[in-house]
Amino acid sequence: MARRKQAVTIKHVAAEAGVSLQTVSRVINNEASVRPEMKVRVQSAIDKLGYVPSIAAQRMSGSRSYIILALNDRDRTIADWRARQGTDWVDQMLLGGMLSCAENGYRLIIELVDTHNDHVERELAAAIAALQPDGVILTPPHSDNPLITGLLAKRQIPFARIGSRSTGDGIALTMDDEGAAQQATQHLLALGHRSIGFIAGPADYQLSGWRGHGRSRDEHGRPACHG
Amino acid sequence: MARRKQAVTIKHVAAEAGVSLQTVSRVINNEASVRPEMKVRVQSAIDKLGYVPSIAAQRMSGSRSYIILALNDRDRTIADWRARQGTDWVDQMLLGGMLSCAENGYRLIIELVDTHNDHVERELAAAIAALQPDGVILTPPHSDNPLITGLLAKRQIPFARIGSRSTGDGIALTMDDEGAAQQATQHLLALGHRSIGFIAGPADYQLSGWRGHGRSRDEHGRPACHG
DNA sequence: CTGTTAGCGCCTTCAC
DNA sequence: GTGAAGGCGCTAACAG
Repeated sequence: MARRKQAVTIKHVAAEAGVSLQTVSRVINNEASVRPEMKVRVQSAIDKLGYVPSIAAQRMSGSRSYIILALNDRDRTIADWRARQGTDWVDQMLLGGMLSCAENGYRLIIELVDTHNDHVERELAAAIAALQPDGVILTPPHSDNPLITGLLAKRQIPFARIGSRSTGDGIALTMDDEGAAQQATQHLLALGHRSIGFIAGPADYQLSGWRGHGRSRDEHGRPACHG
Repeated sequence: MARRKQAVTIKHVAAEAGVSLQTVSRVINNEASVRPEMKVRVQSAIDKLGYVPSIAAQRMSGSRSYIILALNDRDRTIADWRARQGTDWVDQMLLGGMLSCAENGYRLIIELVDTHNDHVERELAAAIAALQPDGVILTPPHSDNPLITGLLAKRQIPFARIGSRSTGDGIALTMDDEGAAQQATQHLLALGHRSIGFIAGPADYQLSGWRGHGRSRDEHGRPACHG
């Protein structure tokens, strides 16, 4: 199997438009300092060639990875899957988060993690090292796992905690509706557009209790989302 | 937000083990030509430092991306999500595929695509250019879309067609059980470990009809999976 | 505002 | 069997 290279690269676009790689890059990243006419010229070249930047390359050059990591409890996920009753996690959160990501040019990658295992940190660290996500989303029972939130905080990776009310690092939001994940993702995206984490998990932990309160607010009377 | 670099790289491992980067790389990729003792030394250095290769970097240097792309029908997915009845796609296929991927060090990324739209090709091409997946998995109604299979075949990207019996490029397999996706993924992985594609979609197309046949075989009397 | 230079982390090709 | 050099595609510094 031949080594697969990118079909059309930024280089081709630059040649086609008769500008430097940098200018193309600037257009891609929608930077201000580009003359409108240049922008148009480059853009048309991009369209003509059907160019799409490689996220791997983008990430390699120190830019964003355009990847959001979502952590989900493994055992539970597998059990649900076997029982074919996994109407839980995916439909409520992952899909919502996925849609938000897609709308923003991001990709959501779901990672299954063993909670009741002291490997959690290692697993998380490995996933982060491999994927280098711009953000992470946590779901129960990971949302309040200090080992996880601590690691994320230390690495300065933006993350959201779904189904958690406790204050602390990261954005905490209760699942007051099916839009929670979407909300979470967008918050992360809005934050710094970098390192967003998402740990998705079954909603029958602390979460379930709050659910009875319906669309209630948090203890401060504000919508269920703390900064 | 500071430019995020990889914490521990192959370079650190090499230094720690007192060998060249190359040797470390060889150990990572499990290549034969490495003396057992060297292998052990390097491996322990890897463990000690908690090193995990960056898939972005791996992909950049012409290696695998360790990413499998799964295509799913967008509208349908969103509709299901809104109606909260999406017990369909994820639990049956995606989760299975996800598990298989995880077991093999791969990641499954789900991409929502508009089927009844002539943008399909563009969308697929864009996703491929951005992600550069090692393989793709197609699900109804994409499994038999010639625009999709054609593009994949032309680019020589291995792919599986779930819920499709028609012969042609790629691996076709019917969903004779909840293990279909898992099966599909493993086939792709087994293939050439490169470019695996997966287009997941609701199971109410041609698929539904076959389902009545239960775990039946295909018209050739073989298990429901053609090469 | 635009072009040039350097380098990200890793793997491939070629020497030793 | 191992090391050294080169480059993948892209962007972040610096010039001009």
